[in-house]
Amino acid sequence: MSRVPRRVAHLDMDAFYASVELLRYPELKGLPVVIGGSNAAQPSLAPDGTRLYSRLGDYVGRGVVTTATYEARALGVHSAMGMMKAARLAPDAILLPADFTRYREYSRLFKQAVVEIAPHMEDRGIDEIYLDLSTLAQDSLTLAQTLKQAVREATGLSCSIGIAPNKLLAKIASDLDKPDGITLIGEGDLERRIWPLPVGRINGIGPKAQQRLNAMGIQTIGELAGTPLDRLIEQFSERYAFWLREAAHGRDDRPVVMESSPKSVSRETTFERDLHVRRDRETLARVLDALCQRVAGDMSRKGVAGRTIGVKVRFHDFRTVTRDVTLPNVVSDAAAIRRAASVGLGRVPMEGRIRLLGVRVGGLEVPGETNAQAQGADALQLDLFQ
DNA sequence: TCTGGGGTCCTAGGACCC
DNA sequence: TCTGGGGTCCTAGGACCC
Repeated sequence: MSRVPRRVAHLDMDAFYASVELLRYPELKGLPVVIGGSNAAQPSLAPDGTRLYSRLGDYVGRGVVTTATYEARALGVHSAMGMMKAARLAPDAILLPADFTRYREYSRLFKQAVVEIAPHMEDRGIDEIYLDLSTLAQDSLTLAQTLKQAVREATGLSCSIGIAPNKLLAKIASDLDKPDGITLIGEGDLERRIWPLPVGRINGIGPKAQQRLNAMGIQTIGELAGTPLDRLIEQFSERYAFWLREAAHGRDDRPVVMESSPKSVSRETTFERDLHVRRDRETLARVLDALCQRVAGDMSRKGVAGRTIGVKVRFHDFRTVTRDVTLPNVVSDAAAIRRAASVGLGRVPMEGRIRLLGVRVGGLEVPGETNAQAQGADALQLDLFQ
């Protein structure tokens, strides 16, 4: 709609969790460090005062790598990789448990520093944000330098920033010079800077779509831009095909949104060993109880209630089944969530041992907030009774 | 010993209503 | 009895992101 050219920044913290840990354990700087694993041990103190760290190669158990330092990435370890595989690749890497409370605190600090400079901020999770810089006076390079300096002063951490005419290009740009980089992309830079990149660099093209594009002989964003729409529609939904073409041409009009309301709240857990439906019945019941209580706690903190209760079961072979139960009215207490979850669970065909159990509440509303639909219903009732 | 946990959005089919 | 659209709600699964 707006004819004013936009200027959007994407700011991405560099190896965020790992960098927060290095602030705490500076002697690990320059070493391959991996964070993750559900049962990684905290470093302990030797009698002589030196710190003893766990070795990745000694890890036993389930779980994935949450993040890794650039030195560990050089050994082939990356986030979401299974811990056991990572342990084979880099047995001598240092292993640290994740400390999300601490990461959230640093997240708050860097966002607070940024918002002082560029108040139009969209939260995209713990370590990245978009900023709409369109109304700010300074040039882009100065702004990027100012933002990086502010983040460093607030946290001691570095970040990478991309500035471009929209979110799509800003996101790609922030990744072009990492860590500690600044990349400015203008309209004229599309063919030279963006088109040579692989299609997977576009936010929204994941492994599956990338594979299908590659199979069509499309590797780069430029090749995608040159592909007739018909060919894309043969492979993808019409909607996705249109989006692919727009993205390849660097077109994206999504606004930088400062507020959004939660759509769902969920908790899930993967067991250390797969549980037997009957033999481990009591354990499963206890875990289900705990999950419902945690979801209820999260909902109460957010001040929401919801009417669609979902359960998720993942079996030993990684098959995942979900069942939803929609109630006539919103609920928010653990007991009501638990009752609906039991109904859902009763509809899951139990075929094999259970690896994961999850509970989700969707269809969220803020109770007490004026709701047009509810008011409409009230009005209708009044009419009926007149 | 492959494959965490918290999310969003899309698709497709069925029920139901007009 | 058969045939139609359009719209909404619900469900299940999947892709994707951080």
